[in-house]
Amino acid sequence: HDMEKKRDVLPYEIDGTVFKVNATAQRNVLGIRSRSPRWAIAGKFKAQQVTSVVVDIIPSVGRTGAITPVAKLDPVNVGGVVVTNATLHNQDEINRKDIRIGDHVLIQRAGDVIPEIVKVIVSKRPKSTSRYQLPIECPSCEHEVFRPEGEAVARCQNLSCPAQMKGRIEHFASKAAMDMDGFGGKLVDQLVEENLIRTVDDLFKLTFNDLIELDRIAEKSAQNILSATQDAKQTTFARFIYALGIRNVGFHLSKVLQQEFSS
DNA sequence: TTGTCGGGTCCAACTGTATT
DNA sequence: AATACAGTTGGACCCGACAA
Repeated sequence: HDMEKKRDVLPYEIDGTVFKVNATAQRNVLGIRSRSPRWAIAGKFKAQQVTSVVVDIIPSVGRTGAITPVAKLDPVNVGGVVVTNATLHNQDEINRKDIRIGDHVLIQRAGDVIPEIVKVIVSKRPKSTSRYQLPIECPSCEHEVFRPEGEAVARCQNLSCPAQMKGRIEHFASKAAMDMDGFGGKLVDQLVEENLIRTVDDLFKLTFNDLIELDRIAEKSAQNILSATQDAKQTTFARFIYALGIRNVGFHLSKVLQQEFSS
């Protein structure tokens, strides 16, 4: 609260204050969690809130088949950035907040970063709206969507679903996994669309001639991509396990597994 | 030569689930 | 009840490479 009073007087922008344990000896005792130290915590100021309109709700399919609804918003400036999307997480969350297409909504950037729909402004709800329901078919492959009893996340169960194949390949090549430079969304899209890749092992069968045919890929890019696949062969057990993308086997568990197997 | 595109990286939240 | 982790999400900015 003290800092919040000083906020306007400071010669620089702040979004809060970090409180830290001062003594390094105590820091060492406290240690760190997987993503942050236990000896420091951020206190953030209240986020700025603005209103916008939900133009549409688009379900997306992740690498595990999870169907995640995303709200498309009328672009609005929130604290210096233009927000156009906000995740709605799952059906339960949509039901809780009763978010409908066409609704006016209150938006903030949680932690001053991630766009979030705080609530619907019900008084501004247009007539003839209806509650939103996630589709019963996968938006990528039209396969049936399955939501297990008692679980929040609905999933596409088709392993050949293009959206899932793309997701698995991007994950496999990502920095924390096999660390193959150059495999971004657009490239992987093309590779799957052109049937050059279906599973991750196909990455290692790519040839210069395959790549040079693709949009925005010339000699230099093709070479870089090929050497990225070669470099990736020198890796660790943990990275490889993580790269396989087994459900509930994340970055940390993979490291633990490596230690277990090596001892 | 230059504008544009895409990849990489950083910032960091929330929900769900399992474990302690 | 608290805590940790997995998995998913959004935007800005920088830079290398492509294409006109």
